[in-house]
Amino acid sequence: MDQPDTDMDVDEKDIDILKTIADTETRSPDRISEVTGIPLSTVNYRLKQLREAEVIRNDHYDIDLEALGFEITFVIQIIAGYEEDTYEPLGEKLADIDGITHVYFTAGDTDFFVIAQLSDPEMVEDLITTLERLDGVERTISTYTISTLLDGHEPLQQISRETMRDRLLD
Amino acid sequence: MDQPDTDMDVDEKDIDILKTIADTETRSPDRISEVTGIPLSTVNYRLKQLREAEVIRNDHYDIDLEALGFEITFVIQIIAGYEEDTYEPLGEKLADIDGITHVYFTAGDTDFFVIAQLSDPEMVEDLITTLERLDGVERTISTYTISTLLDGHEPLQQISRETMRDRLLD
DNA sequence: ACTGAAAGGGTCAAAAC
DNA sequence: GTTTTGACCCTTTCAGT
Repeated sequence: MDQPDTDMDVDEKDIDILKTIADTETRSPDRISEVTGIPLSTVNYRLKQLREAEVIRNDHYDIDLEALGFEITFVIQIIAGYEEDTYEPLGEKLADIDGITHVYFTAGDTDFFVIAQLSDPEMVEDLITTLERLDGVERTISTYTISTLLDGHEPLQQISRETMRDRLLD
Repeated sequence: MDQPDTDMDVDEKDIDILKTIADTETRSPDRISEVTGIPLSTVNYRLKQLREAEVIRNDHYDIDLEALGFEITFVIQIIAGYEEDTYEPLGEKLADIDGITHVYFTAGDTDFFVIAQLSDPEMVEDLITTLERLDGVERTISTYTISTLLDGHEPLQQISRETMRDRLLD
C-alpha cells in the first residue's frame, strides 16, 4: 500500500468532518455542513486538503461481494519457506489471486494472513490448490468463517471521536 | 453483516459496469458509459438496480486510516471460553472496540480473527489489555503486521471478469 | 431497455475577509 | 487560512417510447 510521506495534520474541524462522513455514511458536502455547522465552503476546502493528503483516497461505490454472490469467506494463514527475498514477490503473487481481498505480511510463525471471498466450494478448492502450488509456500492453514461481524468497509466508524482527538491532535 | 434475502441476478452488462467501477475507480455514470459503450441511461438504470439489491451499498469516500496516522496493523486471534451463547455477544463487543476494523467469527481452534489499526504502542497496549479482560475471552494471539499488501478497499478489483462470468452467470 | 428534458447538487475559481 | 459568491457541469429522476 502506498502511503504519503508524512501524516496529515488534522484539527477539530477535520475530525468533525471525517466522523460525520463515517457516521452518517454520506459524502454530500451539503449534509456534512448541515450536521457539523461548518460552512459549506470550508467543508469543501477541508475535503480538498484531505484528498491531497490522501486520507481520502477516492470517492467510490461500496461494493458488497457477499450480496453479489461471493458468500464464502476464508481466513488463510501462509507459512513460507526460508529464503529472504521470496517474501515480497510472494506477497504480490498472493494479492493477484482471484478472490483474495486482503494480504497482510506479518511477523511471527505465520508469514502471511490472507482473507478471501469465494462463491462456491469449487472456487474454494481452486484457491487452496493454487496456494499450495505457489513457489515459496510451505504450508497453509485455512479457516472457514461462520459469519463476518465487521468487514472494514467504513473504517472510521470504528474509531471514536475521543480516540481521534487523543491520538491525532497536537 | 446484513445481507439481502436473495442474491442479485446479474448479466454481462452488470458485470461490465461493476468491473469498470472497480478497475477505473470511478463512480461517474458518464465514464462508465464511455468505457463500456453502454448508453448512459442504461448505466443509470442498472446502477439503481444494483443499489436496490444492495450490491452497491453506498457511495462514499475511501478513507485511509494509515494516512490519517493509524499506521500499526495487528491480526489478532481470539480463543473464547466454552459456553455456546457467548459467541454472538462477544463478537458484537469486539466490533465495538476502538481501532478494530474487521471481525470474523470462525470455525476451528481460533474463534475470532480480528484486524485492528492503531496509532501508537500505547494504543496497542490498551487494546490487548481490553481484549484480555473481556468476558469469555480465554486467550489471544496478537500478530504484528509488517506491511499490508492489500487492504480490501476495492474488493471487485480482486475478482477477474472471467471469474465473475463463470461464477455469476446463469 | 432506452430517450430527453428538467431540477438539484457538486465543483471550481476568483475574490473578500 | 477561511469564507462567500456565482457560474458551470454532471448526476438523478421521471414521463414517455
